[in-house]
Amino acid sequence: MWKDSDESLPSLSPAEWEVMKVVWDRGNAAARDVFAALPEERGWAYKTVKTLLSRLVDKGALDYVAVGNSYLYNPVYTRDQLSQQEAEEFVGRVHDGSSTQALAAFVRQSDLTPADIARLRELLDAKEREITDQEDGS
Amino acid sequence: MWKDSDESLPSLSPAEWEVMKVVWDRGNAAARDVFAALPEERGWAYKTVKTLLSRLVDKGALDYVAVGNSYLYNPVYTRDQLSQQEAEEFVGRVHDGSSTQALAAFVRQSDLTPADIARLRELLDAKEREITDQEDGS
DNA sequence: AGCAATGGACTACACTTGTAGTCACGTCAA
DNA sequence: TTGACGTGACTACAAGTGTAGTCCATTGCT
Repeated sequence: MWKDSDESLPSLSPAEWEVMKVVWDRGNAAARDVFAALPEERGWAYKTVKTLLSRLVDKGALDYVAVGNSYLYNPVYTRDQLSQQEAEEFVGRVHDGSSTQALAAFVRQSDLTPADIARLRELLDAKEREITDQEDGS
Repeated sequence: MWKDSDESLPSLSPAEWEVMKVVWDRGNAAARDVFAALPEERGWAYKTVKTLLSRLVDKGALDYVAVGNSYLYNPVYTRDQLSQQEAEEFVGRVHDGSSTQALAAFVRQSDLTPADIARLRELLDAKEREITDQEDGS
């Protein structure tokens, strides 16, 4: 895997995340689609959504193609890419850059079901194999 | 289950976290202590530190007692309390509130050593016992 | 072809955050 | 006691964010 931190992904505000999630879910979306897809509890005016979309384009998180009288917005990065960047920022800020420490705190604090725990064990197994293969193979 | 979320802890900006960490480390600190303790790479002016401390008091993250001609600042909350809140905010924003999903992404993305993995397995074991005891007792 | 409505560009404005500076007072040393 | 200096209170200001509004052009219907 790249692991290759690009080190220049745009960083999103909470409101911008909300908008991006809609676009990621649908693959692409026009402003009115995003507006329609947002939970009404959000209570945003259509214009607010438009502003957020424009700012996301400015930041380089979205681009668009003109279709009819409107824009169809597309994500420039995958959700995983931006999630990872947020995670790194979080770990750096709150846990002094130690992802192990962050993970430990997460495990302690989260409400996990036995099924969740089993799933995480599997992920740890997979991770371990990945590490081993890597030092081994390559 | 809910783990008792107070739901009113102050939320800190990155720069404020930096300052809080120093105060937590020492238990309490005067402005000049914080200034001295910050890594020089930070490059903050003393006044900047003062501003951040004042804002933290305004936010209710610190309080102080006057000692001689200055203030001795004390954390109002533990680092764990505020870390947990940040974690919740992060999970909500980036992973739609699913801590399991967040944890999974973390495990996949982090560079973990075999030792880290072993430690996390132990934590999962502990978590599992905790859950079992809980549903069992009470 | 003309007009209403839809949508994008630009503008607005308060609050937060990063990053300080000014000013006046109180403290401690001489 | 008095003056220097260290501090806290208050002020500053630009960039980012939440939350829209105005205005003009383009599009699509009749």
